[in-house]
Amino acid sequence: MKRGTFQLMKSVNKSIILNKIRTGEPISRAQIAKETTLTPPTVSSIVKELIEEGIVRESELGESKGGRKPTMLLINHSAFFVVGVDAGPNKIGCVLADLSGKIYERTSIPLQEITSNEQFLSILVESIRTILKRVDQKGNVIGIGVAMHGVVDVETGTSLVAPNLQLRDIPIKETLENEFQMVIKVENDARAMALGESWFGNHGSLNSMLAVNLGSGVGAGVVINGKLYHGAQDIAGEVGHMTIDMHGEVCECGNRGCLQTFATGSAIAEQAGVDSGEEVFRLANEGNEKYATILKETGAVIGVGLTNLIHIINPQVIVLGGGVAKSQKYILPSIQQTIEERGLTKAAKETKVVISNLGDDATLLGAVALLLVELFE
Amino acid sequence: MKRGTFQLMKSVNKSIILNKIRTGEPISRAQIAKETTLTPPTVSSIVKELIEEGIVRESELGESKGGRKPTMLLINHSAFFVVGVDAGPNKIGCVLADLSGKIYERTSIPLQEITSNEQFLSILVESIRTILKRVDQKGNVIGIGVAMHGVVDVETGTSLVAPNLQLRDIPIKETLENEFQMVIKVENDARAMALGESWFGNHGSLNSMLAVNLGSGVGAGVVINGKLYHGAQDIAGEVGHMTIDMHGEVCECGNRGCLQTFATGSAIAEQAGVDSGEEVFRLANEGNEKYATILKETGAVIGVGLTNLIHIINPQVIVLGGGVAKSQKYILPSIQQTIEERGLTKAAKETKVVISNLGDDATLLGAVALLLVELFE
DNA sequence: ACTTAATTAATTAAATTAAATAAGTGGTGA
DNA sequence: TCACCACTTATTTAATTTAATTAATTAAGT
Repeated sequence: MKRGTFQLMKSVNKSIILNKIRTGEPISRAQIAKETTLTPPTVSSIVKELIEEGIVRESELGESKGGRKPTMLLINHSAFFVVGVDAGPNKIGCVLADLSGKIYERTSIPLQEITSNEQFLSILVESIRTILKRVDQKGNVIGIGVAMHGVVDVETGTSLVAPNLQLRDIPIKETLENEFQMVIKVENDARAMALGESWFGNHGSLNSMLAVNLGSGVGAGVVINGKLYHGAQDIAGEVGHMTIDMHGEVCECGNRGCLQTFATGSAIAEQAGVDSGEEVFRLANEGNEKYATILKETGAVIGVGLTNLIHIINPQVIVLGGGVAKSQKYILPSIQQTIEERGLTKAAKETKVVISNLGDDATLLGAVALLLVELFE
Repeated sequence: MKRGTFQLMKSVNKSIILNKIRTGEPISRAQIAKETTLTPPTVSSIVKELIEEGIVRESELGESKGGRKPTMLLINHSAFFVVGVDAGPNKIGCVLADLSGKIYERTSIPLQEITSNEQFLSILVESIRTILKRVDQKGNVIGIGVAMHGVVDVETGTSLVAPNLQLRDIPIKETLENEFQMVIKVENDARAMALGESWFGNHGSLNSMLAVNLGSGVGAGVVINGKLYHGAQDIAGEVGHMTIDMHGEVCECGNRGCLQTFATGSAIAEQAGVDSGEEVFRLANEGNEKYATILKETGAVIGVGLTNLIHIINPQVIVLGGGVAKSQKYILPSIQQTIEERGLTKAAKETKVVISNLGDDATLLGAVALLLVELFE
């Protein structure tokens, strides 16, 4: 456990002030002091340091309230950059973003016939290298965040199980640290998505949020007080294989009635007898009632799964992302209706369910946010 | 957010030292310094305060390791007392316990035909008054913890919904504060049970634990880093109405296939065609295979629910309590087997599932622990 | 003579308090 | 109109305080 030292005292205050600026910019020293109950000298001295470090800058003076005009402070967003990586089952996407989540560069490399950890890692390294080449001031890149599908050991930064690639125990963090000499963070992709939505999704200031990725699989991440919840062995949030229909269809995992047997793109496609989930959405959009009904029914089942999660985790907001969420027009109303019907209490019934504001970038920005958490912590 | 002050610095160290003594007693000042990396003068001065406050005491000298003998420190367990209350659907149980969880006094009052909040509260007040009469040094009672069934607003200490009593919005904390002028903590009973197991259950030092109460209903509590997890509106852990069988039987809540339709005493009794869960257990114990099989099958269904919880929350250990857990002989093996079969990863499969060490006292001791958390925090 | 335990005295980090300085606004009377 | 003064608000400087760390000392052994 962290002991009480002068450094702790200071770092606590530094983080309070930095986050006050981040969430309230532009803001003056005096206002920070008022809102945090820290004294003006403390605020001034810490702000001085933050300015010296380059993370905060002064802007023009603000309006007078009957006295001296306040000097407004801003986060120096474009002073630092972060590389975010989304390592999905089919492709590796990379972005270069600044502290505000603004994306400056993008790359995307498809993954085909990957047969070894080395092969996967060399593609990963290559795509990061490509994006780093486009940065002018290399010194200002503070780190690389990787959102990896499957089960990830966050401590060691190892991908323990990457089911769609048929790989195990990929030493991502170790490899990237050796290659790039930067801070490396590795996280499960659904959890990264949750963090991305919580940082950049404009869902307001939340102390708990659940983000559910409805894509080729179903995964979830929980953010509590700005931090990701991992569970004891980093498998918390594996909601795709939550049993909701004990006597239902057999899932690829061998069990019956997992949420995944209803809620993935391919599950929907199979039920509709077409090639892909997108196809079902397209047909429904063309006015074909049959396909719209299939999507609505899928929404109802997703609602059952989400109601379970509400009763277990009780998040303030649930954010839905991934390909399936794109057919929100059909699924969202039936999801909400199901929760309204099945929720035990008023609070449960009223849990807000929204579609991701970030769309396909949620996971990438989540990978970016992995490093921002460190910076702003 | 708590700002960095000298008080914070000190209270952090005080809590570190106090907990080191609690979990490692008897222990010397020197050993505390070594294990916490605090310096000897810091440890000495804080220990001095703790002794003055009466919560820590010195005992005889320890063994020399080649130099001066260390003075050993202990928690002064019997210097303070706490009242713990278990307000279940059928009775109100009260205990007086010391800091080690040792129970000195007990009362139990049945609840019959409760029709108003006032009536419930007057019985509650009366049972606490009875137990307080038996204390010699009243000043040493540091507070009252109440474990209330149903949904509880922890901030205000209000019982929002007490389903089995048909009551709502019972102002427990307010009433007891006015009556007894002590610190009052109110918590949901399943969560209190979880805290009780985590403090007094001898499950080792855990950073996450899930306790599931299998009784007249099914509820759960999660302890993460020694603290209870509540969720956004204090309804986290309402696992009894987790849907595991979408097309199953209708539950009292109106939905189909809730865990509660399988796992409560009355559900088991109904399935077996006898009067109570206890009866089923008795018949199984008499060697009647039919009833043993029913219990085993119930265990398998509970296993499905627990596997869901493992994949969502991923606790280090799951502790089972409540009446149904008493038939562990029949249900525990099938629970464990089901988890082994259905778990997605090695970690999930190996999640430890154990039966409560505290039995019927788990909730009462959890109520006691609600105050100890404050004291040792 | 060497170890280990605990305390005392001096030093240091970083907060708070109190005071000073900086930079306004607004009113008043010549 | 504008110089001047009283009052605000913002920020910095100087002095004080808290509670840690470091270094040295005392206590009590083997």
